[in-house]
Amino acid sequence: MATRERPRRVTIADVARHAGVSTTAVSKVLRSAYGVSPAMRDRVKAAIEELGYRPHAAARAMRGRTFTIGVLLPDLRNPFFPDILDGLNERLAGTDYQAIMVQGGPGTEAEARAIEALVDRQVDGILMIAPELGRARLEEVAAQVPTVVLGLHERSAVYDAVHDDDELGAELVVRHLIGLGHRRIAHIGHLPGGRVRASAALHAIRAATYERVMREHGLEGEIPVALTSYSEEGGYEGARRLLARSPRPTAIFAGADSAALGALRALHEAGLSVPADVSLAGYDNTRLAALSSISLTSVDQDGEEMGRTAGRLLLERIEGRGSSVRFSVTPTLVPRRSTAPPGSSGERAR
Amino acid sequence: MATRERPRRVTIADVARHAGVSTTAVSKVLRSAYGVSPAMRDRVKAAIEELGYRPHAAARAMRGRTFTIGVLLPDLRNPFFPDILDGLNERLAGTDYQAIMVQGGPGTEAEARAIEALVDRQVDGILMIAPELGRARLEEVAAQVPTVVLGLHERSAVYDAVHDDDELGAELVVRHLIGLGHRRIAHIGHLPGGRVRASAALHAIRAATYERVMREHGLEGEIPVALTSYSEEGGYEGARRLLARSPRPTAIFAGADSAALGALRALHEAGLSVPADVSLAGYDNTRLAALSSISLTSVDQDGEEMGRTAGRLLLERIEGRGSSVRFSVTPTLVPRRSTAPPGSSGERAR
DNA sequence: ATGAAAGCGCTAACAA
DNA sequence: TTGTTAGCGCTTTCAT
Repeated sequence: MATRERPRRVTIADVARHAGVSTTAVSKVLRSAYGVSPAMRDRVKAAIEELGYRPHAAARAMRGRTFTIGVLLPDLRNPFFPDILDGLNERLAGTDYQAIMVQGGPGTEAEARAIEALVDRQVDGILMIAPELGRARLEEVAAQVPTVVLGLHERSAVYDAVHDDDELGAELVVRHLIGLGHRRIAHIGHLPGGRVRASAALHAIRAATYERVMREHGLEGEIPVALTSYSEEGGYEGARRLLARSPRPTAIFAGADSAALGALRALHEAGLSVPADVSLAGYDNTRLAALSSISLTSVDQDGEEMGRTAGRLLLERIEGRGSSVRFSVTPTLVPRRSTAPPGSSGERAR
Repeated sequence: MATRERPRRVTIADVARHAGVSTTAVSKVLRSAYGVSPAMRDRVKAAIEELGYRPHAAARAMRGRTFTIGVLLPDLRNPFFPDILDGLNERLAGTDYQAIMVQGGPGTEAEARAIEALVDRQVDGILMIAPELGRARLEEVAAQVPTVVLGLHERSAVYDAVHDDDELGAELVVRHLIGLGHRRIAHIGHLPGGRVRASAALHAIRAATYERVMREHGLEGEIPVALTSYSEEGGYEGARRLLARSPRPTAIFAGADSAALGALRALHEAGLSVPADVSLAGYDNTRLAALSSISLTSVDQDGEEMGRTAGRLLLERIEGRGSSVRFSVTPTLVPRRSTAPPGSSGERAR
């Protein structure tokens, strides 16, 4: 049973020998460092080409960089995250950096392990998407590796923050529903396993803003909230709980489109139609929300722009920036057919 | 402007000093290798604990393993892939291995770079999901790194293959549609950028089977195929092309649920309803297909099982298995409300 | 402008 | 059973 023949990798020494120069020269050419004559550069490049040399990332990691950006992804099913990754990859294209992703869920345990895994692998920078670990741990990591945190409104001296103006976004949704005439508006939120500061997490901000706007409109008596998770299952479970109440809410604001989809399932199972019986709104304006058979009112936040910015900030930090930065995108409401005035029974989505 | 203080990592030497033993001893304990007394093991473990030591992956990579499995993901938006990852992660949990993912699309160029990135980072094993690179390149990679290819029916001596019985799956769909009375059944397929052998790729098998079954039922005159891609955009574009034909197809078999969603959008835009005007079927039975507002007839393949198996096969290969293996799951049809007899106008989905 | 040589943290062959 | 030591491929002083 043929033992695997691992052909020895071409090393910098092979290239040097082939080009008749020193390994130092090759290394310099590779990093386009200062102090190489054009002649030598050409010979080395030719040798690299001929031998099909590729730098050994682990060896590089021992001394310098790995040219790797680690991305913590809490959940592969959230259809909003690919937008962020598109932006990041766009920014990284053309550089020598590669994004690798690790799944940080479900659970805080898994998230902690995933982050450790990135640190152990000596990535040059980390993008954490909506982490649930506590601030203390985040700062510990950020002290070792340039870090950008996406989704937390926490301000920190050691990492950069990129987020959406979740307060505005939630306000847009709730005002929209109130404007349509709803009073019994329920909310499906996300209950983190971890210890993020209540006010810092995006889901906490969306929930708090929902409550604030309700109060401002004298609806403090009607604040049913189901805290589950921003996921299909969470939305399903949350909607079931909310629908069991009496009187039933006439509208549901799900804190994320993924949860809204689950809520939709629960609504259908209960024989209720949207928006005739219950209006439904989400957040993230994912592509699914736009699907005409779903046509979900949602909040658009520019995920690609957030990803692009996160990439830029990471590269800047890797190049040595020490100060920290916050970046916020402004969301907009995208009304669709899933929301309508209460009791507007004729209005079924087609 | 505080320049970042990178606290020096705790190394194996620190642990050794702290425990009053040699680095070898520590290394052995870490790898639970043969030849350490329980007493020493305990002292070392205590020292590791006290110092918060974590092995440096890059240093390990120089000599031995990285304990990293690389996953090539062609597309983050395909809702079927998370099922595979769940299976893989389940298998890897409890081992020292970590899965990292790289995005291999869009385009063969990007895929090639993504695979290089994994090889450069010395992963111990690679899981390639539906790669489009040619067989030659796959085998080159597999000769260097234990590899499992998911989705290709290519048989190879150097890598393991995990796939669904796509021939059966496609047959189930087409027979189902024919059984409902359809004759003008169209297909939306995937046109790979790369050079996979025509017959080996899962999309090619689904398309070829579609044609075969159509022929077997004397429908060789009615084989409109749109080759775009297995994605929302691809499905949309494909459906638009198919709907422009005259006479219009009465049913569409999209080779993947993601494409079916795009087709659904095109159908709605054209003012057609499903299944009254056109029946629609997908493949993969993703969670979205089950959503009642979509209720898409689809083919279920057990992605989790495929992922679990891929993980197992990789670990086996890493442990030294040299022979190669194929694993196939059997798909089942899941009929839903998106398919119905042609012209059954009363039958709108609720 | 070029090259020699000292490590980076770890593993494994070998000695004791 | 335990420890000594020679690298793994690369970057980076420091000479030349």
